[in-house]
Amino acid sequence: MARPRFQQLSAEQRDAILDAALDEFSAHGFADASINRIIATAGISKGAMYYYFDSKEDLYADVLRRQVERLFRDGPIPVPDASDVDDFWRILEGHYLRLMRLLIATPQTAALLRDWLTGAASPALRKAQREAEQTTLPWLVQTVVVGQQLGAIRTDLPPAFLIAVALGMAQAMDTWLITQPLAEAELGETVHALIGMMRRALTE
Amino acid sequence: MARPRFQQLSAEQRDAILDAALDEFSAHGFADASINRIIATAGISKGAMYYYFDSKEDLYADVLRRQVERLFRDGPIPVPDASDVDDFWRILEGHYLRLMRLLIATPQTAALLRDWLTGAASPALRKAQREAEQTTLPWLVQTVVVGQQLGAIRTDLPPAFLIAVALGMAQAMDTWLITQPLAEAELGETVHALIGMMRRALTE
DNA sequence: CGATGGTTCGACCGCTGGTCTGAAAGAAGG
DNA sequence: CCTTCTTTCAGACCAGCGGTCGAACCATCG
Repeated sequence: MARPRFQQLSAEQRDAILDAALDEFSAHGFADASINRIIATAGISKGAMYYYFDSKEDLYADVLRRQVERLFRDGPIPVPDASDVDDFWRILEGHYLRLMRLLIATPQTAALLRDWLTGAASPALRKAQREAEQTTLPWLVQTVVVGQQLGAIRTDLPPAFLIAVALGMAQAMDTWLITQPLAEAELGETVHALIGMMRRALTE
Repeated sequence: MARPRFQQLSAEQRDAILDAALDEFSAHGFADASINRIIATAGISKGAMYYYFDSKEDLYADVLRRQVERLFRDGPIPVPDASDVDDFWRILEGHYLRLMRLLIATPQTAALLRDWLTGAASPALRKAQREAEQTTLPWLVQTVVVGQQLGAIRTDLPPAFLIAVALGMAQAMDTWLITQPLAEAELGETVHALIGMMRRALTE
């Protein structure tokens, strides 16, 4: 996480750094991104950069966290407060579809998220993993718990395991969608199919 | 892929290089592996290494392909020739369990596979991706097709999509298993649970 | 004015993957 | 045995990487 001083920097400088970093990371991914290019674009020196961030991973984690938080802010995603099981899954599908549309509308964020998801397990990104989880995991867990209380989600397996499997399915669908030339209607269908598969898999 | 000359090298030299590379890649992953360390361990010069391999990725792809092929050789995995639907899934679960045990018995291979799976989508590993798919994809497609003919697997979605989702679920379970201190009995149970989820998700 | 302490700079470090020149080693032909 | 040609290798070298560090800058305070 960025050093506290970074918050005291002027908004223009902060944005210059974060914008340059987002450009670089979303264009090249973490591994192939270059700090030297970022500081050149941002117009700051190397010393300044490492005065505000501990490491390349630290910077990445900060940029990623901001994007994830933005996704949660732009599309306010409440935990489903459904009345019955069908409702629960319908609401979830709506949220999912909205999220996918948001990602299509902001390809830079999407690229960053994809780079993170495909490499999150690598030890170099554990910091980023932890920061991003802080935003997403509580929501995910709460959703599963609510689903379990409704009887929409099986209770014979730990929520964390169910979340892991569901995320794996979602990621698979996402990579699938990237490789496909997708029409708008197809997106809705694919999301519907995936949520249907999730529902079957996660139901007792 | 390794240059053809590599095959003409003496078995000892070949093994020295491949062993050193496997050690390095499985210990550090592709990104943090060092060609310099590999050649030092293998006792060859940099010129020799790049005389036999085009690049770091080329070497990685070759090592990975050999490990994947070994998995298919050690545990001969026939396409399920089940008589009914229950049989199909039972056989599949058996294969899956055997594969998991094989991976537990050969942690180096497991580490390499995990590194590949978590980073396969990154552009740097596309070569490795293609080589490994050549071994696994035909089997996967055939299995899905057989399952569809049996009525065990839904036919309203393209096999490639179903495979992607199933692999995503499997990978999720795998990462889940790594983080858990696992007893032998638990492995069987978890695999059973996962195959059950797959079955629900992939059934019409 | 001097001193202090938060900021910024860029030369520098060890290391990376990869290239390239030139020498050693073998093979083939005379 | 000598020459010629090709294959095999050694290692100096390159640009670029992430990261460090001492010096310089500059505002504030005494």
